[in-house]
Amino acid sequence: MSTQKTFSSTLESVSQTNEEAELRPDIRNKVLLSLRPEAQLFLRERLVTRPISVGEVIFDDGEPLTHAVFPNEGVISYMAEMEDGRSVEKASIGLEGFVGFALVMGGGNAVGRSLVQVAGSASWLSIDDLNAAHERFICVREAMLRYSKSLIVQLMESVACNSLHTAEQRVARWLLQTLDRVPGDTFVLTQEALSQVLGLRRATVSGICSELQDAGIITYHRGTMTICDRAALEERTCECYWRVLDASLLGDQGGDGVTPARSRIADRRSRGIFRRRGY
Amino acid sequence: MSTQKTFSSTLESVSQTNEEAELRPDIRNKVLLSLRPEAQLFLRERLVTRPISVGEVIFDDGEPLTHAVFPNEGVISYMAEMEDGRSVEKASIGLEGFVGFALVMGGGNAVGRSLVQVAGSASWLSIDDLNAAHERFICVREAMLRYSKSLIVQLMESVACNSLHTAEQRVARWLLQTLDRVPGDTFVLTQEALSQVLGLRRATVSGICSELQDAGIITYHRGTMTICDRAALEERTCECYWRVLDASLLGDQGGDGVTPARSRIADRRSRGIFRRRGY
DNA sequence: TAGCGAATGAACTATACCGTACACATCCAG
DNA sequence: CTGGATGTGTACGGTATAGTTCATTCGCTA
Repeated sequence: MSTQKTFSSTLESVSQTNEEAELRPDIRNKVLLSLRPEAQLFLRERLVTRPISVGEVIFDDGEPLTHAVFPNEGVISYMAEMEDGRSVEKASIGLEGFVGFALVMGGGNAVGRSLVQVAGSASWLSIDDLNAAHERFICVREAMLRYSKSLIVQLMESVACNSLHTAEQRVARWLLQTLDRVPGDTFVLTQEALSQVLGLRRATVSGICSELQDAGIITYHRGTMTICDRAALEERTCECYWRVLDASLLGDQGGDGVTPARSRIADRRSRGIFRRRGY
Repeated sequence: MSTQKTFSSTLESVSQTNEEAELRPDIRNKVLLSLRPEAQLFLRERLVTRPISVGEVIFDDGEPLTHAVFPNEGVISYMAEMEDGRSVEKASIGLEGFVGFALVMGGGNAVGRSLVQVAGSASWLSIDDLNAAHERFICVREAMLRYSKSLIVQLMESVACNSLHTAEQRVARWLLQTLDRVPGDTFVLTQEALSQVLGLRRATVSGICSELQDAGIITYHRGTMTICDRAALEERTCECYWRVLDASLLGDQGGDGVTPARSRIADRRSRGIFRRRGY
């Protein structure tokens, strides 16, 4: 085995060292954890980790990017808001990435609005500390660029997905991605929010969720959603889920070789034996 | 005025120095032209410029990225091909960008297939020469990262556009973007190809094109399309066209200030006085 | 415990786009 | 000039999703 860790093993190891966890907050972000130990040490005392709550705006459109924000748990979305008032999610970020890609691409201001869709926690790093880290450790910029690449893959997949796939497939994909980004099987998400994320009517989402609940795949109750049968949900989603997952796993291993997970996409049979939890 | 050049003025100046143009091929690519003179000089003798023809595959999925490819004219698309055989364009590249974004993001292999949708010309730069340029001139990496940022913006906009906007709006957007990437008002594009790019039925595209032709906005004949009334086409497209254009103009000016074109989006009135040709 | 807001269920019509099929026109190669 | 390949027009029913509205249920707070 390499230095890779699954999300759940990371969670366990953190929660096992309880006294330590209270001294330094839980850093579960994959970009941060992929850094060399000296860089992690350097950043650890400069990161500000705190909870993020639903609806919180991380950066608004055009705002100067004062920090890079690394989620440890929960989901942050880049939202598109159209002139006619309709909205849809452009991309979502969890513990596999960070908010503020422009910081490694010439800097500047935020493009679009990023806000919290599912509560959790995130670590803030000021632009000054980030620049200091960039000068000291090349692995920091490398890791951020590696994630930017997987963000592009995610975006490309979403372009295709939103054009070609059904509402149900897209709902399933979003739920699976969210499941990969929260610790348990339960998270808070209203159908109203989900409809805005996917650019669908609430009525459409409501129908799909009812059906999924009838099938015993999910249960929900006034904004609290629980995934009961992950495998069944995987059967209802599209290839895009796997492709995006595959791309974000690339970030784990520093190398640029052929991704081992790529073959899994072709061979749908092997889904079951794939890590139960995405990251 | 700054060092910016409009696309058309670039074209003119090149075609005016005719004897020179035959010695060194036409480099119109905006990323290349945004570089410092020394870097341009360095690259000029290392670039291989040649025509690109419709259907030509630049990189196939998973192929090693041996070159960066900078279009000077025409359109190259990243195409998504789904398991069920349907296809849709994930992103398009013209003279404002280049193929091979992964080369500045940790390298590796091509993600997805890139192929020529509209014929033109492009300049190839080998990965070795690119690395040499990176070591010698920081502006090269900066320019490529700047474009990568605008690619992300383009992708984000496309995600939203494909979810929320009508087929006609998207057809109009694609035609306008293409118009910005070819010298004249005419280019070769079958409705079949357009339907694959947009993930629509050919019949749907056919109906839309008929309507646009009846309205005197375009004329076409067996694969040759001419835009007669650009302003009318702009009226039929969505905000996404302007947002993407705005982002790609960012690459022109090295700085990271507030984009002057941003305000133009809000003020739709000023469209008419905006550069007639996008780039 | 009464009331109110938030979350969901459910119904109606409307429509944009799909899948398919076939006909027709134009171009080109022999 | 003839036959086939290519590009386009069009028509059919089918379906997924939109837009809208109203009812219902739950949970929190006063």
